[in-house]
Amino acid sequence: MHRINSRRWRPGDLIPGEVELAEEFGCARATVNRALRELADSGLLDRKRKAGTRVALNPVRKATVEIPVIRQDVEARGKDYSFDVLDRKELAPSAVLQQQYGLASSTQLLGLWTLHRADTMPFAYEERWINMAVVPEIADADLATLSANEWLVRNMPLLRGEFTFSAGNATGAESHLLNCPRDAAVFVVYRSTWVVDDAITAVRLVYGPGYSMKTVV
Amino acid sequence: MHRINSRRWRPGDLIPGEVELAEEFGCARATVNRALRELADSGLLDRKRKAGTRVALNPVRKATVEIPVIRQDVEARGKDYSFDVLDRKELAPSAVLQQQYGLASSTQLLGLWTLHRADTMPFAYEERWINMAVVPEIADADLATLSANEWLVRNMPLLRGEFTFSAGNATGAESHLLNCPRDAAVFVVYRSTWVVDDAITAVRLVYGPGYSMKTVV
DNA sequence: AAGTGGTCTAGACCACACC
DNA sequence: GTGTGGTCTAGACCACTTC
Repeated sequence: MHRINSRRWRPGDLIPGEVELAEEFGCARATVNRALRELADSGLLDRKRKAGTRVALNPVRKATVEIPVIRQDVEARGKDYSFDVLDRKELAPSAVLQQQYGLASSTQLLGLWTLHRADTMPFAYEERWINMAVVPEIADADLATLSANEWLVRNMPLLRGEFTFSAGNATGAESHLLNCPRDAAVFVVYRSTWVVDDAITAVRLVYGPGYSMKTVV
Repeated sequence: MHRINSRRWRPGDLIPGEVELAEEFGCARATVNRALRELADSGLLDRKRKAGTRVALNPVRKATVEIPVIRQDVEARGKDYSFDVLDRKELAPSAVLQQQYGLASSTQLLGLWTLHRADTMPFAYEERWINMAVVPEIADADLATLSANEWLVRNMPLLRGEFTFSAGNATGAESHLLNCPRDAAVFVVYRSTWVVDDAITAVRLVYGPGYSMKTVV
């Protein structure tokens, strides 16, 4: 890393092989391998068998975004977290959901509409459905005290998740709930979670104006 | 991973130590260590010396977002990339910049205002400054053919970067440049890049309506 | 065919955190 | 003190990719 930083090895350069570096640094090859592997994982190096290791030319910068449970997000801001379940009902998947998530039309879904608050101020509005075929226990959970997100996180393992971040204009209902002007810019996160091939839950989260997500590389 | 998924090991559970797992799977402890370390890096396990390894209680927290160079982002959408430098001038840092990035008032900055296009359609608007004290060579670079971002990526190593993602309403000028209604919701990315303790560049990127950033865990 | 990274082993010592 | 993970070593074989 120091040699990349000091530009002794410049982007695109071929660097010495593992054996050579191990000799130079007086350590085992496995140690060099781990170091180079970690630099490659973080995007600074490109490695190929036989071709060798090069300093990345187009470092597709990989940022690790921490997506906290909303409770933690709010509490990290020094505020008290609370939430209200605005509505809850069982429903069948729409045609779009059936196609997008591979759900049978007979699948029983639990729909939840929730407003999350920070110190009584609205923080984020959440629309969610949960696949009751995969998580039948959710029917008996008390989702008024422990949020659906936290219940799922504690009771289901995570296999695969997709996140999409975008910007949107607050609808009339959203602006009312989030206490912001209509059409104000809101940060929107879609998230779906799967176990193997089964969709467990999908969420649309709308954060009020001023919300930002920060990350460090 | 299979045992976490199958809920044989549930969130919060203490799992066996490395030695025990190595015996069970008939492999070396180093192999178990690597497997557990990778699962911990991806957020599925929490590890502590002496305390042991537990299945993470908040497993979804780390998503790796790939932040591509805009050219790649556009080309990945199957469109032709181009850009125009709208304005370029040298300037001194404002008081806010001096404080925020630790710049001396005498620091020479290069300011750049750029519009990025996908198939001639506006894609993103960029405001950037570059610290010429750290990167004097930029003064001679032809930034009309190779974008400042790509020039920097090829010529400077990346040490440390900060990203902030948020939503904003397009200003009048932005809506004009991005060909969208005034106050349309736009996706805004702030990004600053440092080498050791020197700020190299900071960027504000405004993506037109409809832009979204997707990531998979 | 040959050279590179990818992975594994068996063993060792260390550092930290909890007792 | 003691048990856990963290790291390293020396050696070995494998797999991919380029020649």
